[in-house]
Amino acid sequence: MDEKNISQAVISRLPRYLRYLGELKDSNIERISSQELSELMNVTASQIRQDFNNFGGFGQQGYGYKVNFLYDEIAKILGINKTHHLIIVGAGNLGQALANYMNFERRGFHFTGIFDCNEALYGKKIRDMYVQPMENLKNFVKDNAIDIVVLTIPKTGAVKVAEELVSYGVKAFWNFAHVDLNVPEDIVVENVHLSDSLMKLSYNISRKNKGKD
Amino acid sequence: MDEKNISQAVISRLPRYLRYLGELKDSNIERISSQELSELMNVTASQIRQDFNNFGGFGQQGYGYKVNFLYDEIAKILGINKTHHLIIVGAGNLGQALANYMNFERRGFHFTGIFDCNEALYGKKIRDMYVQPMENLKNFVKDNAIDIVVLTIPKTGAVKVAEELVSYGVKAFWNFAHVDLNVPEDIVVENVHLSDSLMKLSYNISRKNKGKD
DNA sequence: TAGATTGTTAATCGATTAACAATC
DNA sequence: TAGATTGTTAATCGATTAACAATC
Repeated sequence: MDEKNISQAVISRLPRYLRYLGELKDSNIERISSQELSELMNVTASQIRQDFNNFGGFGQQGYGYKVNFLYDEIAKILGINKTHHLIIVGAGNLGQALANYMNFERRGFHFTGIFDCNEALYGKKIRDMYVQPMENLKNFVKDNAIDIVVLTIPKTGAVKVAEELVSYGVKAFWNFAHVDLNVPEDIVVENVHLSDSLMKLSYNISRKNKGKD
Repeated sequence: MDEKNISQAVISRLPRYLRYLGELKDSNIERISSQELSELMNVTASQIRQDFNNFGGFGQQGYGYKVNFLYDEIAKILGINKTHHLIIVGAGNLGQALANYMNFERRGFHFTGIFDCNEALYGKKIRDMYVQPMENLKNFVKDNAIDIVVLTIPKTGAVKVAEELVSYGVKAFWNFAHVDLNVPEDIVVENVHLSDSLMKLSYNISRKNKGKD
């Protein structure tokens, strides 16, 4: 409880900082000032310093920030060093794509299983894993201490499945189902609503075109 | 220019409103008050009224909002009625999944082509379409008046490909590449940075666990 | 008309930016 | 020491919430 409550606005910016710092690291750049970083990232230097100082002083007056150190600190804040156990529930197009595409291990997520209710998929091999029936979920979650579920099933049923999974001990969801999950306060949910994102795009196009009239 | 500038915070909430209104419509509910909707969606009634009134008065004093009317108005604001021409550039796991998974047509996006630089994929059939080589892009974009590109290629090369596509006349990107595109101000970019989202999830798990100590 | 609920103005809260003293 | 740049406080800006008059 020694850290104050950090706003999600700040948290949302951390991965982007990490990305730029990673690139600087790759370019063997050792130090950077908030001013330089602000020009690179197109945000204010003030915001950068405020953001970092939510977590304590990472810099050195008169010098700036050490890229490597800052990178590691942000990675730590994001909890990327910790290990979690993760499964994918829903082996349709999106579930399969994420299984193959995301490098879960790199972020500390140990990916151990994929499930679906479609019999036709049972036994299908996806990245060294066989699609399992939903009936296996309960025991699998308990036996493998699964704490995170990537939810890529259709919105029908998603709410119920999530509730079930919570009862098995799951603590967090990366939710791609186009619905709001109904889970207790202490369960972490990160929503990725692709249709919503596409509609935002749609709005911004309409808006731009309107400006042209 | 008769609409004031609406903040992206408001726009981001519109798709969620639309989703709930759609469900109310499906349940044959004709009217709803901001109060009722606020309880359903877990936001303040005040925010709902403020949000809607950015676009003019959709309700009726003493009565509430007509669900059907409100739904249509929000859909109109989001520009879902307009038609756009869209292609997917990058036919890997994610590109293929989106091609099969997203119902682009439902949001007014006419999906007409998918491209990749991997020879092995040329001619592969994805949802009635054959994967085309990148060399075809220039003519295809021009001939088919493509205005939107779903960018699902690796971050290496994404910036350059985006710049090229802009020069062919593309006006908007739904960007899944883990990099910031470098395009002119008037080009619309909607980013979906999945790794960033996953890191946010990671942070919130760490945070929660810290609270438990 | 009376009751309900919006539309809108005012108050509050939080996030961003600016400024500058602390200090490397 | 002088110059640079952070850490941090203060000022501004914007977004959310509260309150209430307008009106259906």
